Amino acid sequence: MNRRSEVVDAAERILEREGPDAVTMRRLADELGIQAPSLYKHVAGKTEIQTALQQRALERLGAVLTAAGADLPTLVAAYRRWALQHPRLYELSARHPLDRQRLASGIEAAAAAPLLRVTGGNIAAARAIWGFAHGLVDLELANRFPPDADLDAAWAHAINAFAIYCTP
Amino acid sequence: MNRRSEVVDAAERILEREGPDAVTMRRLADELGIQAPSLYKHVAGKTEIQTALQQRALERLGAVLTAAGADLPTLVAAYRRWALQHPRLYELSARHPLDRQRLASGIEAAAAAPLLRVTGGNIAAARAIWGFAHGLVDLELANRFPPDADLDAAWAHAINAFAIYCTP
DNA sequence: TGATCGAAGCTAACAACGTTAGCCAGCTCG
DNA sequence: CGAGCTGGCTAACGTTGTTAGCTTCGATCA
Repeated sequence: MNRRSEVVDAAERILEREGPDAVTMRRLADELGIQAPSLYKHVAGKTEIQTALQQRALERLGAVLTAAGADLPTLVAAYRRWALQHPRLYELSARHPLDRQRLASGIEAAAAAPLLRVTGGNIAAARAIWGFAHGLVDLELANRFPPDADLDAAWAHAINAFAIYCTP
Repeated sequence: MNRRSEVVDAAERILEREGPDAVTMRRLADELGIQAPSLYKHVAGKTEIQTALQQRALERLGAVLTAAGADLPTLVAAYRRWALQHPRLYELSARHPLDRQRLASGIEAAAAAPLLRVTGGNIAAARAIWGFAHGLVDLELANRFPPDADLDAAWAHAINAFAIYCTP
């Protein structure tokens, strides 16, 4: 449709195929068969593209979580699965501040809703769960665990701890 | 002492004072009163500097955790405090893969030891705790929580969950 | 029909980045 | 004294994001 979204599409393709360092304005223009400066007819700059990708990631993750079950184990399992399937997009979306000015309103809340549902509306508990899910995913994506680490076991421990805690 | 460690010192100063983008080879050389190419007499490249800073962060955080109490709440409180006091260094150290070739051996284990102590040697549980602590810190440093969020409450929930779980 | 005007491309260029090559001063040691 | 290492230097290269300014094409409108 929009040429602008074609630009963001191309950026996403390059990001997932070749990693974040490959997402350069010239490489991106190349993917679209144009020259780098022409990109600025559709986009204010590179950071705007990143913000757009961040927004996409948030929407998709939110949708996946909403579609997933309503119990804690399946929810965080869906979180982990999506992050591992789209590692670059997840990193991009999770490691940078949200530009809440530019971000379409409601997206943040929509992504958070499934977590709030599972804690019965307890915001602090939802944040705690988000914290451990993001933390484990982030460390896993950054290869911070030894290659032979049993990460399923670590996830199981965290899930158990919160499951016991949330249903007293 | 070593000129190499003076380079790393300067990099750390710039990092904490002016943020990660300011740590450029020219800016770094400037801080030392020399020209950028001269840095390569002491250091292989920029990534080596980053690895050195990562190692420092790991050592210091490990020391802080070791000095902290042996119970879960004070341990994770120390983790959070150190990370918030040295946000750039923490991000640098936590978000990148470890170059286990170059990293002095034992450092990783030393940083992990206090966590293992608190879980009675249970590795999976220690990783789960590391996950939630890193996750909450990382999200907080990335400004991903609303400005008015009660993060102490989120930490308290996570700590409670694990405390109950670890001492059945 | 013909003039106008915006949309979307282009080339040339700039500053800043990491990095390499090659030169030179000065100190140490045989 | 001379050799060689240490630690500086300048010049330069390729890549990055970005700006300025020109052109071309299609639609709109008098």
